[in-house]
Amino acid sequence: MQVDSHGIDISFPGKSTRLLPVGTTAQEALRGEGKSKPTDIFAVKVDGIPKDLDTELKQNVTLEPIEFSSADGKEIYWHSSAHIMAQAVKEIFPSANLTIGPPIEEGFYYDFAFERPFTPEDLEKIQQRVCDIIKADLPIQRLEMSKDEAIRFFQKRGELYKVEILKQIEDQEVSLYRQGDFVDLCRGPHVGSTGKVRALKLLSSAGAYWRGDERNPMLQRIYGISFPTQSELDDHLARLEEIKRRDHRKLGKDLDLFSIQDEIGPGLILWHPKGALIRLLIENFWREQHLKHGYELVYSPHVARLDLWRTSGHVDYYQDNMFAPMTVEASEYQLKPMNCPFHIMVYKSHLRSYRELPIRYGELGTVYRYERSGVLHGLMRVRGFTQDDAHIFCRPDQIESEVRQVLHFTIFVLRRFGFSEFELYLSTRPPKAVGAQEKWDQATQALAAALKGGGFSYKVDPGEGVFYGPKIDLKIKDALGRAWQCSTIQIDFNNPERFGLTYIGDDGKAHQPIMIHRALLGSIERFFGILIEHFAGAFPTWLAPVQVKVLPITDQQVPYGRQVVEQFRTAGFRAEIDLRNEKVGLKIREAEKAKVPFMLVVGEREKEGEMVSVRKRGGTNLGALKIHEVLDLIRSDMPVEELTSSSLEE
RNA sequence: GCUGGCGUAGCUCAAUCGGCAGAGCAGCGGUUUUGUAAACCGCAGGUUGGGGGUUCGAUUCCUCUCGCCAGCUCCA
Repeated sequence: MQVDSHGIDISFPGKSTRLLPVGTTAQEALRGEGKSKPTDIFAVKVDGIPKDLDTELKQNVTLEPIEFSSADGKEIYWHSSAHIMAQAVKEIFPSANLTIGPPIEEGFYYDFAFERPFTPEDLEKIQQRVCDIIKADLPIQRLEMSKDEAIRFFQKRGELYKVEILKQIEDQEVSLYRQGDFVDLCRGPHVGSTGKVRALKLLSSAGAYWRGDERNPMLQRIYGISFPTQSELDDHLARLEEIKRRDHRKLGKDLDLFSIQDEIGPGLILWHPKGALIRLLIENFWREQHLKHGYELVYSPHVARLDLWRTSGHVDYYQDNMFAPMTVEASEYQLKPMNCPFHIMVYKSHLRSYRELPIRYGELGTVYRYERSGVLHGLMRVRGFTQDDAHIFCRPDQIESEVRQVLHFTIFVLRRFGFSEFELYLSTRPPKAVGAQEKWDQATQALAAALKGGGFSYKVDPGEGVFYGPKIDLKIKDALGRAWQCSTIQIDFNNPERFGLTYIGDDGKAHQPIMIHRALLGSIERFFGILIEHFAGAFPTWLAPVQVKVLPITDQQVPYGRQVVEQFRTAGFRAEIDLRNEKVGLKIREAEKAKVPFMLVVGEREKEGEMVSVRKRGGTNLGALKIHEVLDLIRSDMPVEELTSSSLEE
C-alpha cells in the first residue's frame, strides 16, 4: 500500500478519522478517543484483529479499543494472567516446565510438567509471588523471531514442551512474549504490563494429561481467575461460594430428596419421598402435556435380547457405554442403554399407512449406561436414569414441521420449570457417520429450516452430530447464568434402515420413514439436579413437596390448626402441621430450612378470628388473613394450567 | 479408567509424637405452653469405609480394596 508521507489515516468506527504520523502506537492513537479511561483499555483491535497496545501503526487502519468487558478483553486479560502465574511458578520451581496456559470461560489455567503435584502450600507461595510480579509492573514485550530461532531458544532453556509445540507450528515466524526474565511462546496479544492485572487469585490445582490424552504424561494444572478490580474478584469468589451453597448433592441431603448409597452402587439413585413427589409432579405434567401435544405413551422393558441391540447397532457403536450382557436360559439379554429399539418395535408391530404419520411415541424410559467411575457426579451423571424420551416416525417432508413443533414444545415445557433463556446448537455430520451425504444434507437443511422458520437463533456445531444423523441441542441458562444441555432433537435415518421400517404411501408402495429422537428434559435425574441448583432448593409452590406448614403456637391451637390443614388439603394443597412442643421461632426456623413456601402461624388471636398469620418463605410477614384469602394467595402462585405450546405459537 | 486429595456418631467436625475416640446439631426421655430463623436438663449414640500387615499397643504407619471429591477424557 502507498503510504502518505504526511501520515496515516486512523479511523475509529462510529467516530472520527485522524491523520497521525507513521509508527504511532495504537495506544497513542487511542488517546483521547472514546469515553473509556485509558486504564480500562487492555488491547486494541487493528482492522478487527486483536493486537497489543504498543503495536506500531504503519498504514491506514481502523482502531477499536478492547476492554475487559468484551469477550476478547477477558481472553487477553486472562491469558496475560496465565503468563504471570507461570512466571511465578518458574521463579519458585525452576524445574517446572511450561506447556500451555490458555484463558477459559471463567479464568485461565496453566499446565506445568513438574515432578510432583502442587500442594496448597505451594499455591500460597505462588500466589504471593504473583502479587509481587503484579506490583513490579513488568512491561510485557512482544518478540518476533523465526521458528528455528525460537526452537533453539527454548531448547537452551530446557523447555521441551515448548519445542514440541513449536515443531507443530506451520508458520516460519513466531512470536514470544517477555516479562522480566520470563519468556513464553505465545501468539498474543497481551496487556501492556504485569501491573495491568490487578486482582488475581489461584483457585485450584489438579492433574491433567498432556494434550488431554490419558496415554500421555500427567501435567500439573493450576486454575486461576483475575479481574481489573478487587471488588469484581470478590463478586466472582462470592459466586463460587453460591455455586457451592446450591450444590444439589448437599441440598439433596439437607432437604431429604434423594441419596446415593455405597451398598446400592455408584451412580444409582434412591429417590426419597420428597424427591419422589417432585418427580411425580414433573412426570405428571410431562405426560399430560405429551398427550395434549399429539404423543401416544408407551412402556417398554428394561432388558431385551442382545440380538435386538445388534440390529440397532448399539453392540457395534455403543458397547463401551453398556452394562455387560446377561445370560438367561442360554440366550443373551442386554440391559437397555436406550429406548429407541422398543419404540421401533411398536411401530413395526403392524403395517403402517402414510395416513398415520407422523406417529409420536413417548416414554419416561429408564436406561442404564456404564459410565467410567471417575465421571459420576451426583444426579448430573449417573448409571441409571430416566429419559423423557420420544420417537417421531414421519415422512421426510414432515421433518421440518415436526422439529419446529418439538422446539416450541420444548421451550413451553422448560418455561414451566422457570427457565427463560435458551441457546440452540445445530450439529452437523461428524467424520464417522452412516448414511448418504444426500440424506444428511436434506436432514440438516430441514433442521436449519425448522430453526429459522420458528424464529430461533442458533449456532452451528460442525461435526458434532450423532453418527446416525444431525441434531439440535438446546441449552438452558440457570439462575446463576450457567448453561446446561438438556434437550436434544436428533434425526435418524440409520435405524429405519436397520430395522427395515416402512409405511405404505399413497402410491401403494412401501417407503422408509424418518425417525426423530428427542428428549426435552434429557434425563429426569439430571434435570432434577439442575432444578435443585436453579432454585437453590426453594422450589416454586407447584413443585414444593410441602406447600403449607401450619404452626400452632401452643397446644391450645392444635385442634384449630388441624382444621386449617384439612381445609388446605381439601383444596388440593400439600399441607402439614408442626405438632411439636416447641416455640414458634424454632418451628419457623425449621420450616424455612425445609424451604416451605407458606408458613401459617396460628395462635389464640387467629383462632378467635378464624384466620392464620401468613409468613412467606424468606421472611415476608403478610399478617393475619382469612383462610379463603390465603387459598387465593397460594393459587395465584401456581402456574396457569390450560396453556399448551401450540397456543403460544404465532 | 487415570492423577491427586479424602473417608471418625444420622449431619458438621475434633483427637499433639503410635498410648483409654470427643464436641455441637439431629435422635430419645423429662421440664417448659411458648407470637415469626435455635428454651433448659438428662440419656443414648462408634468394630474410626472394608481386608491384611508392622507394633506391647494403630483413627494415626505400610499394603490391598470399596467409595467420595477435584481435574483429565467422555456424556443425558
